[in-house]
Amino acid sequence: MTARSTNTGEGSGAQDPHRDIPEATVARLPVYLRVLTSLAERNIASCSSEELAAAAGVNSAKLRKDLSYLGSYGTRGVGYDVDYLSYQIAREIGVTHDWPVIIVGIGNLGQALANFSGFSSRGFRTVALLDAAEQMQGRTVAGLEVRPFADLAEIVAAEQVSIGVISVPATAAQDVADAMVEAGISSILNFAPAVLNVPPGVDVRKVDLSIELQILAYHESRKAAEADETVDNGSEEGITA
Amino acid sequence: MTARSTNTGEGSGAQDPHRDIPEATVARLPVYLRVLTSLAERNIASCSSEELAAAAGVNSAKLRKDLSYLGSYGTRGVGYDVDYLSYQIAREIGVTHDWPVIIVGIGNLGQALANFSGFSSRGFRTVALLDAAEQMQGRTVAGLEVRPFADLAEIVAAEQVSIGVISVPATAAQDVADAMVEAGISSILNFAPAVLNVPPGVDVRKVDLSIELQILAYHESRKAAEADETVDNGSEEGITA
DNA sequence: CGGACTTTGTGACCGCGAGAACAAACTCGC
DNA sequence: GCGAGTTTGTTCTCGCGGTCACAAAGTCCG
Repeated sequence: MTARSTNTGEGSGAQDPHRDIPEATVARLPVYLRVLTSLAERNIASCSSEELAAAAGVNSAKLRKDLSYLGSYGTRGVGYDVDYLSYQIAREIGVTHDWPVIIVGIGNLGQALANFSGFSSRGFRTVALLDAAEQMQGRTVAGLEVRPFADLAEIVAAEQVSIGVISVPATAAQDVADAMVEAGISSILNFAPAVLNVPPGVDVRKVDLSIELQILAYHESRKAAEADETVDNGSEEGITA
Repeated sequence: MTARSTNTGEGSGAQDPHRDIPEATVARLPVYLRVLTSLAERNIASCSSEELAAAAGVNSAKLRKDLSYLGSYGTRGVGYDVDYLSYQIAREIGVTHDWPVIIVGIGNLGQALANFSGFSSRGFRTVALLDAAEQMQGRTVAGLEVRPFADLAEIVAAEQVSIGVISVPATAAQDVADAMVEAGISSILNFAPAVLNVPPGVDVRKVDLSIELQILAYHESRKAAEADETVDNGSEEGITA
């Protein structure tokens, strides 16, 4: 409802806190940011919504509407300035400064995450790796020493950590989440195949590999079934070559 | 994605519900299946929609509606039979038989995926690991020999693979996807931070770690800003929480 | 300097999905 | 056999999100 538009004065001090950016838009902003970064690396100074949209894999109207939630940062008849728009998106997401992150559970996946460059780049800095298993402690992964899980609260307080990553087995996930919340973490990225229960005010996002595969399997099954039917009765909603 | 239009099945009604299960429901079915499996392991024979919904972290009405797309597999006044419902969901998703899967890109993440038990359990079998780097080839990861990327087409044909996992750097992702499609793969799970372009009929799901973190960062920023405002002027919007 | 062209920003419309409420149907106790 | 209690399956409504189409606003060229 354009409650935010109200055309406040622009200028650098415009805090105008863009109160409500739709979740769907928030999920796409990082994609736009990545595309813009890629363009900047190729020394492309400006681009149109059409080009951006194609590179991001979305509809151009959707992209323009998404960007319009941040403000009017384009120039009609010209397009968007790559650097300027990059900065505006980064500022809106909050990745102009670094976020300290801890990873709990340094198994195969945890080690991969610790080493993942995309994690440390773009505004995130892994400050600690934790694991409950004694044989992991003291080992060095991705240049960081693995510390005991019991140090969680201390580290979170010392480093002002607000984002935690869970890559422990499913059975331990809820306990880890509880401890994280207790320690003051308010955003959790959960790789364990378990449903986490957290108090209001804490955000949880889950990445579940086997669920993703099962969704693909469902569509594969349907494709196969459809192909069978097509073979059976010849022509039904065909490809219309 | 892949909007399957032209809903022709209007008459059959209750029977043959295979036609159109909403995407949002499809994404939740694996969660229900996991909960049901957990219940079965604890020798619980039946449960109500309320219990299931609580364990899955969803609304009970939503759960019942989701299940109703599969058919009427519950008993009013009683609930759902755990084993029966498990089988029905598994059948609908298509994980009653195993799906062969290949993983391309055996770096840190690829190795973690190959070792991930949740991958191999529940209807998926990793049949091959591929990597273009020569120093990887011949090595054994998770009990499988790493084979050259050039063998892709041969393996896909021999093993009837229809699902492929991409865990290569972003710059190589599109080439790998193209080769996969060429080889006959029609479902791709992409871990590379890149937008994939595939022909219609091919499903792509992406798992992007840095995007997930950025979404969390956005919400963290907003929480911080809100807290600041609350400190500043004490009472603005009636959040009152 | 003005008109044609380009591209953004947004209003209108539509379909999907979430949630509440209720009728249907099954079991259990007497 | 029947009524009470329970739980499913479904209907209705509402809001979010996606797409189209167009006016606004800028550039460029003659």
